[in-house]
Amino acid sequence: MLLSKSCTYAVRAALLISKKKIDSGRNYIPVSELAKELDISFHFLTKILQKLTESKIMNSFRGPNGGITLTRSPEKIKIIEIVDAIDGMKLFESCIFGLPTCSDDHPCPLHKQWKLQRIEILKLFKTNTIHDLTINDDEFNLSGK
Amino acid sequence: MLLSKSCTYAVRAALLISKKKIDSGRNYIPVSELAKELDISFHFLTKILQKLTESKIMNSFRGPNGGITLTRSPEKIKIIEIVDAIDGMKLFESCIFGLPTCSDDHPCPLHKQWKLQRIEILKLFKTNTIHDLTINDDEFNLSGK
DNA sequence: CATATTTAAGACATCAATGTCTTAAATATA
DNA sequence: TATATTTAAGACATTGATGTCTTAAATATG
Ligand code: FES
Ligand code: FES
Repeated sequence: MLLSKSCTYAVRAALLISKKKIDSGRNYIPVSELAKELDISFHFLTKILQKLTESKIMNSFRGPNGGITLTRSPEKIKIIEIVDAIDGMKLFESCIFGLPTCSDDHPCPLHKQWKLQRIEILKLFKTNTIHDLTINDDEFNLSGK
Repeated sequence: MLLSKSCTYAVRAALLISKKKIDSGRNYIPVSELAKELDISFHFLTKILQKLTESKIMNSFRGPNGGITLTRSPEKIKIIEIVDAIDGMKLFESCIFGLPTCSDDHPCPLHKQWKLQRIEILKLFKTNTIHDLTINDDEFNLSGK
């Protein structure tokens, strides 16, 4: 898999929070609600979202009417920020054959071509914001069911 | 990682076999020799290469002067064959967010864009042969050191 | 203040990928 | 035939990612 499972959960949760904030007008969304709709283990999602609050992409609030919210407006959060917070940037810097040094000076036989490809993938995550992927999302699937 | 570690080992071994056959004129190359030069565990590499002999990409021969060889000439073996034999084609068919069904009828918010990207990656493996990545390989790094 | 709701934190379990080791089978050659 | 070389096969160990569970802390509300 390109992204870790944890990372895909994180992105899907972020998109759902964005949608739910718009649809319901609430600010904080409980993790239990997200987990249920995304069909993800509640405790596991909690742990993943904690990383996003640590990295200031999300904010949490305890107690009744508490939950998780996005710290910024969805159009100001790029997908790459979430990917970076969970998986890091290694994918976009490393050799497709897993060699320890990937550089133009020390290329493997696919270096030149893979470098171009991974830049395109990076662009995918850098140009799309949470907002971009939330709009029109009635047609879109987030739930795994 | 895009490819599993096992898969990267398999491709690197295939490239080295190709090179060694040309350079030394031998047909069968011992796994121990490959493992040493690629800095991979001998027993582990043995197991991985067994999958490639099962899938008829390589052929093995026991005893003195035995080893592993490519069944076809390097220009007739595409990288995707090795990737498919070890990792399968799932990467090129599945959702970037890990959702169970990835299709135009059931798209996640990144489906359209990711579909284009994964086709390009697939092309990378479909258009390059072992031969393509073996030529001029004095400048190229396979060894992890 | 008592209770219910919610996240935080961390211990623990499970699983698949990776890696190690031992024994068996095949083959060449002296 | 005896020995050395080499792959085949499979048991076993290690590791990191994933998933579960329990307890603590914070907060709202009656
Ligand atoms: S060295 Fe392999 S992709 Fe850069
Ligand atoms: S459904 Fe997500 S990439 Fe196709």
